[in-house]
Amino acid sequence: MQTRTTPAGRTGRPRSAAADAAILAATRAALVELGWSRLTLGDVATRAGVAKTTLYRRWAGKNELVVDAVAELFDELRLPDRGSLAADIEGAVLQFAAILSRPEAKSGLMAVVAESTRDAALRERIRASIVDRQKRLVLEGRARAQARGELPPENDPEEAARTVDLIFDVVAGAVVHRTLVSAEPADEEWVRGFTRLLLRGLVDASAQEAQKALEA
Amino acid sequence: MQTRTTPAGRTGRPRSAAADAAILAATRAALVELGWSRLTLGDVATRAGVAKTTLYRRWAGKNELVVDAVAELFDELRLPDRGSLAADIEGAVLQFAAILSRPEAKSGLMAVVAESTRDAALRERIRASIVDRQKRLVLEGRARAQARGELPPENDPEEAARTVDLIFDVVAGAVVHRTLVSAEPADEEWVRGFTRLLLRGLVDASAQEAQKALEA
DNA sequence: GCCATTACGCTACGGGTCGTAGCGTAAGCG
DNA sequence: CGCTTACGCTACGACCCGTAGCGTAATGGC
Repeated sequence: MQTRTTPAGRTGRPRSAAADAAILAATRAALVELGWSRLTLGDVATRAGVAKTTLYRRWAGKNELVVDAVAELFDELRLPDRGSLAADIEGAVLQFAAILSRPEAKSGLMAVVAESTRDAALRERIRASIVDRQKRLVLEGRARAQARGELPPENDPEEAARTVDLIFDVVAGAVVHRTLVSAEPADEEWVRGFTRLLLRGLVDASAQEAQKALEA
Repeated sequence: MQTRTTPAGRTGRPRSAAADAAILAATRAALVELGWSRLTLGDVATRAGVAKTTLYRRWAGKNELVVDAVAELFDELRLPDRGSLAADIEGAVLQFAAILSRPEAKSGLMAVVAESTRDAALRERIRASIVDRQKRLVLEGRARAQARGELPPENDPEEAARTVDLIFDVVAGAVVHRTLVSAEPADEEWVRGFTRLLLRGLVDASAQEAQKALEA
């Protein structure tokens, strides 16, 4: 999220930072009420109390505007140390799920991702302002787990990068799919099951389930 | 995919099945060339050699049309028995990835999913024509693995259903995220790594990696 | 204070898409 | 041959798009 205030060493009237905030908030409100397809820039401008031309002076179009509006939702994403890899994963996933449960995130994020398949610049914008911040959590969690001895240190840095990418796609993809496609909440129970599967794998997790059932 | 020919016991001129096929094909072609947002129903009608009004007589709007057009891409989805759970998973994931690698699937599918967050009927349509067919593969694969003894039989049917849903979200979500968000191909190498993670889990998979590195 | 510069609000516009209505024609069934 | 339904075509008001033009507001430099 780049600051939009006028860069130093420039003459002329500075851009209103308040207008930016109002526009992005109005965009999220419009996403909630109308969804992606019915959202119009004219409507957003009216909601924000801003002229339509001001919108076009700052953003190239609907896609870029929505990316920035949704990106702000991910500002709160943190990774508090919960003591174990499993707890860290559960915490991060629950935070991600909480953001994704908001209607403005659901309708906005997926729509721009869909558009980004035909627009490399848009894809890069999404990566920089949203995706990379999520991926950083994976890196942080991995480092902590290695420090705790829960995961072995990486030998091949290239292989390690591939693994991080893989885990990221699995975690983020699973939460998104659960929330948007299956349209069911990624609540604590689900997250526990997911974390167990991620850590121990399908075979071991199933065996554990069978074991529990036998004991009962 | 429901047949759109006139149901038996009806009078009047029957709907042209050829027109349906032409319209859906034209929709996919338009998705490839224009993407979701720039796709217009008027353009699709022209491409299909059909009047615009005919389109509106059959589909309520852009969303429903694209769902049906994309759904046809999933007709080829099968699960040949490859002898082991790992091989079955790899085969199914590679098929799914091949479909998702098409531009018409990328831009179309995610867009309608985004729209479905605000439209329960559309979500149900997607579920019936696309999602359920994928989920059936998970059920089939699980049954085979149990028959082979690779997975324990399920005791609690409710728990089993939850597990199937979980695995489905993980598999489909990971492939979608890899293909659309990370914008990199889910090729054989990636699928192998993913399958290992899914089966053995993060801890075991990492230990194996470290082991391999030590041996080398 | 005055000027250059940039941002803002407002209005107006051509162009495109939407979704529908109306009407004549085509293709089935009894 | 009639009845019924689908189709093609045209036309339409409504909406949204993205931009141009102009007067005004808010800065910094002199």
